[in-house]
Amino acid sequence: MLDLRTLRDNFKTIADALKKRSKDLPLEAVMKLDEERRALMTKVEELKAKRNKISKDIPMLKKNGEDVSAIMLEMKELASQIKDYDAELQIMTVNLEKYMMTIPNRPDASVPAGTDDADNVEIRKFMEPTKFDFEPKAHWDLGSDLDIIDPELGAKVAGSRFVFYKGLGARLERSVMNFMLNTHTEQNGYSEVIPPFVANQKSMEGTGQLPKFAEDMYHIEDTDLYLIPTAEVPVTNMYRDSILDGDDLPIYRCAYTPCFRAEAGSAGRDTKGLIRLHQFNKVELVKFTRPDESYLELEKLVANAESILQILQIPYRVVLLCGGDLGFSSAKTYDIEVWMPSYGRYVEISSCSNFEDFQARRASIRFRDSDGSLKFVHTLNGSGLAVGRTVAAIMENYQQADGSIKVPQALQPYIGREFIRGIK
RNA sequence: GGAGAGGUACCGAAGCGGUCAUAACGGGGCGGUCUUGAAAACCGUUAGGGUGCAAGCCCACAUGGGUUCGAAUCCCAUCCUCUCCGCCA
Repeated sequence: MLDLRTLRDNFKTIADALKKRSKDLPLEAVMKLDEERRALMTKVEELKAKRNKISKDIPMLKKNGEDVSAIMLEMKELASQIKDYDAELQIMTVNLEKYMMTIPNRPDASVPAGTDDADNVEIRKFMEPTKFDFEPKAHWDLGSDLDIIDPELGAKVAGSRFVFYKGLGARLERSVMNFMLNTHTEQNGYSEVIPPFVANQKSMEGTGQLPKFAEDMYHIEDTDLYLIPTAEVPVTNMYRDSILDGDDLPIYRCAYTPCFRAEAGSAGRDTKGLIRLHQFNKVELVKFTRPDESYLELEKLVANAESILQILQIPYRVVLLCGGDLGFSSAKTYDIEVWMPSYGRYVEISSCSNFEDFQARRASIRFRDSDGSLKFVHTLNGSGLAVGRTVAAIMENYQQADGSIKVPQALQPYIGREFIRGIK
C-alpha cells in the first residue's frame, strides 16, 4: 500500500511514476475522498473533545451536590451525534482503504517503460543455448518415455495440471530441492524455515495477493484459509505487526513450500509438462532490509538465485521487467529465464523483486532505528528457484542421444547416480 | 473437540465504572555518576496511530459490537495463548 500522506504531498510525481504501469488508477477519486474524510474527522473529533471534557467534570459536580440532569441530557444528545458521524466516517474510511489497497506499487526510477514482456530489457546472459547433435525431446516426452512424470495419473486423482512424479523423477525433484536449500543456507547466508502451507486473509492482504487476486488462489471452504501461492506469503508475514531491532537487519530467510495456483485465466497455455501446474514446488528467498540497503540487496538476491543455475551449468539470462509487466506489489523486478530447448526460448524460472515499503506498510513490519525512530523495513523476495521448472530444464538441457538424462555434477551426490534411464 | 484460566508498553505485571494511560511496581535497554576497567549501587531516560503550520485535539488496554452521561474495568461475538481431558501422525 502506498502511504496516503506521501501520495497527498507528492501527488503529481507519484501519479506520473504510476503511469509507467499504463493503468487507469482512481487516484483523483482517492484524493477527493481523502479530503472529505479529513474534514468530517475534524468535525467528529471536536465533538469528542467536548464529550471528554464534560465527562471529566461530571464526578466533580456530583461531589459538590450540583444537579447534573441537564448536562446528562445534553451529553446523551452529543453521544448520538457522535455515533452518527462516526458511522459515516467509517464508511468513508473503508472506502478509502479499499481504493488504496487496489493501487499498485510505484515503480522505481530505473524501471523501463513498456506494456508487456516484449519491452523487458535483457541485462546479462550465462552460457549459450544448448546445442544438440540429435533431435532433442521435450521434457514431457522424456518424462513419459522414462516413466518418471505422469500427468494422466495427476489428472485422475486431482485434475488437469496436476502431476505425479514417479521413481527417479520424484528423486530428481527432491534432490533439486535439497540442493537449492543447502546452497542457500550453507553458501548464501539464508536461514531456513518450513512455514504453514495455508495462510489467512490478513496475511494474504499483507503481501498483496488480496484483495485483487482472489480468483488466482485456492480457498478452503468455510474457513479463513487459502492455500499459499508462494512461500513469500507465510515467510513475509512471519514478521507482520512486528517491530524488529535495526541491528538484526538484514534478515535472510529461505523456505521450501509447494505453491498452489488456481489461475482461472490460464487455460490452454503451456498445457504440457511441468511449466504451468496448479501445484508446484518452489524454494523461496525472502529478505527484510533497511530502506537504504534494499536495492543493493536486490542485486545480491538475484545473484544468489543465479548461483543455482551456474552450479548446475544451465543456460539462462536475466531480464529487467518493464513497468507494464511489473507485479502489483513490486517496485522493481528481475526475472531469471532459463533456456528451454522445447520452447526454443528462455522461460521464467525466478522472479526477484524489491517491494520497498509497500508490503511492510500493509503488513506493518517496522524496525527501531539507532536514533530510536520507527521505520518500515523494505521487503524483497525471489524464487531460488522454481523446482519443477528447474527439473524440466535439467531434463531438456542434459538429455542424451539415447533418451537418458545426464545428472548434473552437483546433483549426483543427491541422486546417487550419473544418469537417469528410467523409473526405479 | 470438551473444561478451566488468560490476552494492558521491549518483557513481567498492577488496575476491576469517572481524578488510570506519556499506564503503579519489577526487569531489560540506553545515557550518566562512581571505578584503572568491569560488577554492584545510585541518578536519569526509554519517543503507538491519526490530524493540524503550531499549540493542541482525537484514537489506542487482543479484535469487533453493545450497555452507560462516561468502559481497560460490565455484557455479547470472534481470534489467539496457557493448563487439564479426549482424539490423532
